[in-house]
Amino acid sequence: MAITIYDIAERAGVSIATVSRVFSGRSRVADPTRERVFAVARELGYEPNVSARSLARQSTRVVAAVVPMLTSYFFMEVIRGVQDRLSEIDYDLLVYASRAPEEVDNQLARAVQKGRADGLLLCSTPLTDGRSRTLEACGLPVVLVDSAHAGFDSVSVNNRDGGYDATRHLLDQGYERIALIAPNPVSVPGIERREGYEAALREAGRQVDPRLIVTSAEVEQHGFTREAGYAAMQKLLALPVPPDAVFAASDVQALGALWAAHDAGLTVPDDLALIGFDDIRTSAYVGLSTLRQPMYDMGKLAIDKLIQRIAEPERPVSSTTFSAHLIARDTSTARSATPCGTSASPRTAYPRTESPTALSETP
Amino acid sequence: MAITIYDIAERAGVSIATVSRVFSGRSRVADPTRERVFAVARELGYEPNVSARSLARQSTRVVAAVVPMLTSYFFMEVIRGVQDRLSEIDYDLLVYASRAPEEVDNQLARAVQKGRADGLLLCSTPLTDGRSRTLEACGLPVVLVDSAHAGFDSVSVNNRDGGYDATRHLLDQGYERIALIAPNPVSVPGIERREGYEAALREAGRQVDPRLIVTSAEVEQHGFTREAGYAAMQKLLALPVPPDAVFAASDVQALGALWAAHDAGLTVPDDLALIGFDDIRTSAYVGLSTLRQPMYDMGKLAIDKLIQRIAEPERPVSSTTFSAHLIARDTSTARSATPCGTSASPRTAYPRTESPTALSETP
DNA sequence: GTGCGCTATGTAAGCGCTTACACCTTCCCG
DNA sequence: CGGGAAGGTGTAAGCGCTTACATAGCGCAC
Repeated sequence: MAITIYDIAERAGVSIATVSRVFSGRSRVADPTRERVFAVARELGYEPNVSARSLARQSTRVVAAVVPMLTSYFFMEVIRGVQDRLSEIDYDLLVYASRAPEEVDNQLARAVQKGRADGLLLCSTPLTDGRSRTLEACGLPVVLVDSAHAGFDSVSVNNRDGGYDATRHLLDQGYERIALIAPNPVSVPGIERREGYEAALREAGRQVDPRLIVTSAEVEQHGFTREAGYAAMQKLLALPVPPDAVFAASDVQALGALWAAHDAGLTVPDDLALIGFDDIRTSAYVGLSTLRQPMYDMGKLAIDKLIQRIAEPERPVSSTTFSAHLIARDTSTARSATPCGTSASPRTAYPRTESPTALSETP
Repeated sequence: MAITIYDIAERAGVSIATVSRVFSGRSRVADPTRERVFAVARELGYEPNVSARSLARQSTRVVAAVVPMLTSYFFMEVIRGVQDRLSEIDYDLLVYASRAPEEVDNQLARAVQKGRADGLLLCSTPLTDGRSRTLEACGLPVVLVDSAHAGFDSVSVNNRDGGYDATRHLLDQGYERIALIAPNPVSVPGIERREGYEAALREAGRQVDPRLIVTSAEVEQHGFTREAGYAAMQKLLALPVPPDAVFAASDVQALGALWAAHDAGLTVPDDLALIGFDDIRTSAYVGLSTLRQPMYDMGKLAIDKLIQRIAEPERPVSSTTFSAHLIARDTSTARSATPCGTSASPRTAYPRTESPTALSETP
């Protein structure tokens, strides 16, 4: 068996309580005693047992993060922010990624089991009644990322404004028939971006043409995939009067659309302008215009909120909304300047620069 | 306080041992008793406490994964394989990602603490003496991913053969001056790929020209970055006689190099051929030739090995080497067929197909 | 010298679960 | 009809730590 406080106590000629106090640092111990305990511990290679400590303290210093699919750039960045902040405060991260949407509830159930974690991060997962009941019942502090709910802290992006800005940008560039490549309609961010799109059109006195809105039936990733983008673009190009610009609800869809446009022999942005949402790495590379989400910062902030709630469970619910930031690149602005489709290589200045992002607080 | 087996035992009129037996499923309990216990548990919303169980069983059903930087596509895919396999067998995943290389040892120290996890995955982390001592001392089952060491199970890719195949491919395409964009020389995979590169050149009767080999001094990601690739390419292009082909030790470096080539007004592959290593998603998109690593499968296999070793700690060390698979795309083959630099859009057939990968076992 | 307040440490009772061992029924076989 | 095997359940001793409470020792004021 491994070394325990009993071994240390014996060798150091103190009681186990003293050893415990030395290692937890929560209570004062005379300097000479502390030194002696540390010396023996170092000699024997002692380290406190994490399970035992969690049980006795009724707290684990672990945060669980439930994310749908790890593949996507968005979650990677969020998780990176999460991890960075957590390691600053000596918390560990338990990751529950699902292969398929129907797995989310299982993962959630595991994550909220007593004694597993002190708090929970739920990413991009719309709160069904069942889920919010699960969350409420487990009594764990929870922070929602990329979704919102009256009962829980959350951090998200103003998707509606983002959709509005994207569409407005295309309008400003003089495009006439602006299509929307939307994800599966179950996606709440997708719906919000669409609302922004429609609002911008209406505000500009344009009609919202349902033929120019293509939604996906894909379940995987809610249709936020290249494949879905490709298929949607094909559908749009088959229209009697195809669009001259497209707002895709995500960069991966936009890249799929770009691919389809290329396969159809179109040049971008002359025959067709394109703007996405997210600002994944490839976007800078191919010169895709987009709306940048501050994913890394969202991850960090989510942990800040979680830690605050762990410290003070009864504090008022707080939700933070970042705004997405327009990054205009070649696919929406290089018309006639650079002949469209002229280069598979990067279109933007290198290296790219980061810009700050606004945010708004509630309440 | 939460519900415990004591509450269940009382309400069901049995002893706590019986409740424990029902929930651990490790010992037989009469059907009517089991039903009664389950009924009460469901009614009270009981769930076993994970910390208490870990302490009593001396096993956590958790695996810790230490990875340097979460950002990279390689790790994401590995982790995805890991997570998928783990959730099949009801294990949880603790992730320790570092922001900086010097953090790795801290993370490792946390990960191996007693009572935290039943096994450890160490990704892309060369084993210094200190680290292998830490691993040996902690007594945890360990599997190395993307590195190897006589004392531990491992799964990796044959980087030397991959480097050889990449270079051979460029030779076969008729290129004359083949350069190497290497990472920081501390990277073991980087060294191995270079060995393959040199071997292929020598075998073809070419000289290894040190001016055509650019290494990176970057610490972050060991120089496996676009920035490093961009800088390296600039260096190569400044040569009195620049190369007509480049093997970059990773796709991200290759993409940086592609960017630099474009900025210099070159067309690919006519002025310059390019091949990378990894097959990240963007590669298919821009038509970058590369050597595909089966990252997802490596993750899965790593968990299989870990579980085997947890079950049987004294089994002989086993290491598996996958071989990387040549994916020839436009940046190395489209010479004169498609005028180089003709399109920023995808160059390869869509959707792309997956190909199988060979592997070799040791011992 | 007595009593008080402080600080440093020890004692022991948990935290919620697992499991070796003991005990009690049944049931079956000779 | 007695004895042993087998199955079901209970008792209690952990797993390694935390922490409330008790105690001891000290300095100081009276």
